[in-house]
Amino acid sequence: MKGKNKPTSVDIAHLAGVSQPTVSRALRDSPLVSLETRQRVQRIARELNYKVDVNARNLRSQRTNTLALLLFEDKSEGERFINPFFLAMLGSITRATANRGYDLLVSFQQLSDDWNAEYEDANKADGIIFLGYGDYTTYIERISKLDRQGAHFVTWGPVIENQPGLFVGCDNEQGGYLAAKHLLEKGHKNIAFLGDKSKDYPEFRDRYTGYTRAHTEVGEEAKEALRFNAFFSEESGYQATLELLETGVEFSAISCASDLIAVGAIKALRQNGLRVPNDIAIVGFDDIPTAEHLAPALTTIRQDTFAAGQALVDSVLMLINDEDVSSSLLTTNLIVRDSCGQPQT
Amino acid sequence: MKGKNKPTSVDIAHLAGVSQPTVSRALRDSPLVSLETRQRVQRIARELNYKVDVNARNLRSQRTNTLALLLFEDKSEGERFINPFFLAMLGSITRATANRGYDLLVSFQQLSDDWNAEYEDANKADGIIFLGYGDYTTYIERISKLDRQGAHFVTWGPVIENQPGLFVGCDNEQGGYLAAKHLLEKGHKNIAFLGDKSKDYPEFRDRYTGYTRAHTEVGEEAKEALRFNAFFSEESGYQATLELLETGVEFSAISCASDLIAVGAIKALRQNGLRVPNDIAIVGFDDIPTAEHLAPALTTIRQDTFAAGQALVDSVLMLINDEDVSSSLLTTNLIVRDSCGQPQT
DNA sequence: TTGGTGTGATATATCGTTTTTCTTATAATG
DNA sequence: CATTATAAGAAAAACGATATATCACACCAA
Repeated sequence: MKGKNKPTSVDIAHLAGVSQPTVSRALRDSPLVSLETRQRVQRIARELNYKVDVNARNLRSQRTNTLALLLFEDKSEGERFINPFFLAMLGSITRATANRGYDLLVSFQQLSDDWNAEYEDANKADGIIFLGYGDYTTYIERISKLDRQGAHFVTWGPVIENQPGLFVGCDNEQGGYLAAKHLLEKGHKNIAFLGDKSKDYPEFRDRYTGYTRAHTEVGEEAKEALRFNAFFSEESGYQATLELLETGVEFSAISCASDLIAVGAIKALRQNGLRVPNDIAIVGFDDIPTAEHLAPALTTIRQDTFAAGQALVDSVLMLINDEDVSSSLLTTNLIVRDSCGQPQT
Repeated sequence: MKGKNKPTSVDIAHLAGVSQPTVSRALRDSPLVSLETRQRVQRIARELNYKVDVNARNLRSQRTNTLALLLFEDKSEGERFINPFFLAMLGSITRATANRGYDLLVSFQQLSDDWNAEYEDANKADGIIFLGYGDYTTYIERISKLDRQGAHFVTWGPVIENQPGLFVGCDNEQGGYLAAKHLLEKGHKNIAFLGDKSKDYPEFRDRYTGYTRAHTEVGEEAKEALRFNAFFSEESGYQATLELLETGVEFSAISCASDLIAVGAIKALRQNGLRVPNDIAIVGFDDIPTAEHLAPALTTIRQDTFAAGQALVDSVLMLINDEDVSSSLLTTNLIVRDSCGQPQT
């Protein structure tokens, strides 16, 4: 039997000898209430340990002071662990949201779910941040719908021209360029690319575009035969590398479209008696926390998750406040560690 | 100018030719409404893309269908990244909450903040999960207050006897025991312990207790001179190891109270020309994602974050539903990898 | 005929705020 | 002095649902 009689604004009103709306105003420091009354009300509220009921407040004011973060994945439900890059993003978004005085509602959704209406329509949140990967073709459709409905949302991902909705993403093309350029400068001529060959994952496609730009810049050819399918898991990187080895094409370096792919690649190479970086040089993408501790420490393209989280949060907030915002592209950085070894002439 | 006229239950009622409360019932499949009417109402609701307003619902029903996760840290606000172990927990709790059909509100709080009333008192959540580390003495005080208020909450951490509140934690003593035993079996006599010497971090204290039990079990002495202060960061592990080396005590192995400490220790050892595991064997604690990719791959004590997340969520839910629950202790596992090398006789 | 029972819905009260409108006392103005 | 402003607050009306009480009606038993 727990005596949970939470005090309400009416209780405070009685004690302070004022009307209930006055309490509401006083607590929000409204100038419509005299300083004296304000202080008296606030003191009493503090003594009673009073907290405004957010549901009542939100209902009346039609604002929730909450953002929703929707993580979606293409993969099977069975996966127990979240992609480390997204996990890092989750952490940074959590922090950024807190810093702006908002609450954050975190949720997982399969891409197929009906998240369209789930959050903003139900008044759970004022705005939504989408984080994930998957098939963008269906995604764009859904986004268009959301956009027509006037929802406030930002997507982490490639900034696509002429698409509805707001995007915040890294400059994948630049990242892909930096990675390939680094390898080319080290004298590698045949650089395999492990990423997506189809056009469903624009991030990977852009990274490959950067890869080709780096090649043409130095008068090399980006050979299609060196391009292999790999997605977001260590396992797929492993498989892709085995495939690469089987085809027998000549190569001395690999540019991986994600660090997880790189982890799998290193494993596959090692199992086939190839040493990194001595025999094969490797560059990753993301700079997940594990990257620097790999053996060898992974040279990779860093996506600044800290800045990304802030940019995402700031963007939705501006959207919510009807300020002008446009999609933004964050710059990436090459982090040189040991997986590409010394320059070879 | 966005036409955001969200339909309400009244709108549905008009269209369906019934009263508004009937709509409410029909949508919740109440048997008080005839099947026919129910289906008609539901169809119309679907067509209008209607979603119940959670604030109104929560206000009336005094339930939020939401859990709050409070991450707190002792450390400076400046830290940009979250401890990887807690990040993993965050991921698993997110998943577990979603599986139970609840929403999850995630927040950071410094331990000094007034989170007491922030969530449940404000009706933001039905229950709270606390996750973090810090000085337990002040923590217990606060918890007692919460408990008296009849709040529903669970803390991740050491199960402490005679304390108010519900705890879910790993069996730290057992973990510490497993780690030390593994090293002792490999023939090590002088095993340094890097953790907390004071009693402020019960997890670490328990791990050390297990360490001593393993020693006494084989008739060895747990020497106080081999115990060093280290907390939750890589940096502190690094410093502790330098200190260990400076004192000049003889040792051939280190049991680290966390993987992050182990990372720092390996770094320090390597800088001083000592090889792991050839010269010094190392065991960690946690099994963070990075652990298996370290060089050498880290032998460590795994805390099953997946099970932990589920246990935490299930516990709060039972508390909320007034079912009987008691604190639970999850078992830990020794994960043997390469950092302890081959048995030395 | 009267009264009881069950069914399917309606009417009304309620949750705890914020917002809008109204009141009253006092001060300022011409 | 009559009038208008201003201040400070009260009263009432939302917000959009759920919960409780009530009603109309059909059916059946006594």
